[in-house]
Amino acid sequence: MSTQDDQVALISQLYSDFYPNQLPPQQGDKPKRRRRRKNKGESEAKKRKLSEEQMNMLEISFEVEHKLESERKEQLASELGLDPRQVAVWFQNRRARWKNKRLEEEYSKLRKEHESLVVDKCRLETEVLRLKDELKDAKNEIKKHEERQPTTLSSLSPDHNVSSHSPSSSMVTIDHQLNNVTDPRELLLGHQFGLESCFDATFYVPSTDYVPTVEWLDLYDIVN
DNA sequence: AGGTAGCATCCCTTACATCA
DNA sequence: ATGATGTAAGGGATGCTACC
Repeated sequence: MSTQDDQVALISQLYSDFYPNQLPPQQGDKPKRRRRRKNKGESEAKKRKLSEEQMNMLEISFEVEHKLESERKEQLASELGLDPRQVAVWFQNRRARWKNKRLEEEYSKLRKEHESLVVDKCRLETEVLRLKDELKDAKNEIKKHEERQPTTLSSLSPDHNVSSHSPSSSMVTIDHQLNNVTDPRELLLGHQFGLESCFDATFYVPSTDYVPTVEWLDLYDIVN
């Protein structure tokens, strides 16, 4: 299984953990488990805590191997004066605790990565808006300049004439790209990371209105 | 091949101990 | 006394294997 698959599985699991009742029970679902009711009087073998030494031995054993071969189980049980069933149960519960801890750590890591990506995105969007402004100013300057000196420029060589009235091909390209960008994400991400749907699911980005970075961060806080 | 018994494990849950 | 938390253990579901 790839890392990405792992992460997807993790997220689905976390999602189902946080929204356990998201899907209503279907008709074909198995009947609810009948719950055990322990008679207090009969509980001769009261639940007893394992001693510190027993715990330490079990922990050491768990460090070595999370699963228990039956031979090892018997050996451990006899060494610790426990029932093999107790050792098996301890390992089962220990694996569950270990798994929960790992899930929490993975979740926290993914969350940090996400936060960092959001900050980067805001920074880049602000940069694009600033560049667009700069471009607009530059175009205005050119226009003013042309209006002031129309003849001087046109009296130059034909090559100069062409270049003065129409921007260079690279300029045209950049200009075209910037002017056709209705959504800054197109330019920023170039659809190359496949993250559009992720961002779309997270934010609504107005195509025309300028949203300062600080407001983006506020928005991020609200979402989270 | 198909049924089934036995076993291990996972998962969810309960019961109990401990502590603030 | 009480609510929160941690954990030992009960029990259903499932997968695997050996056997008939």
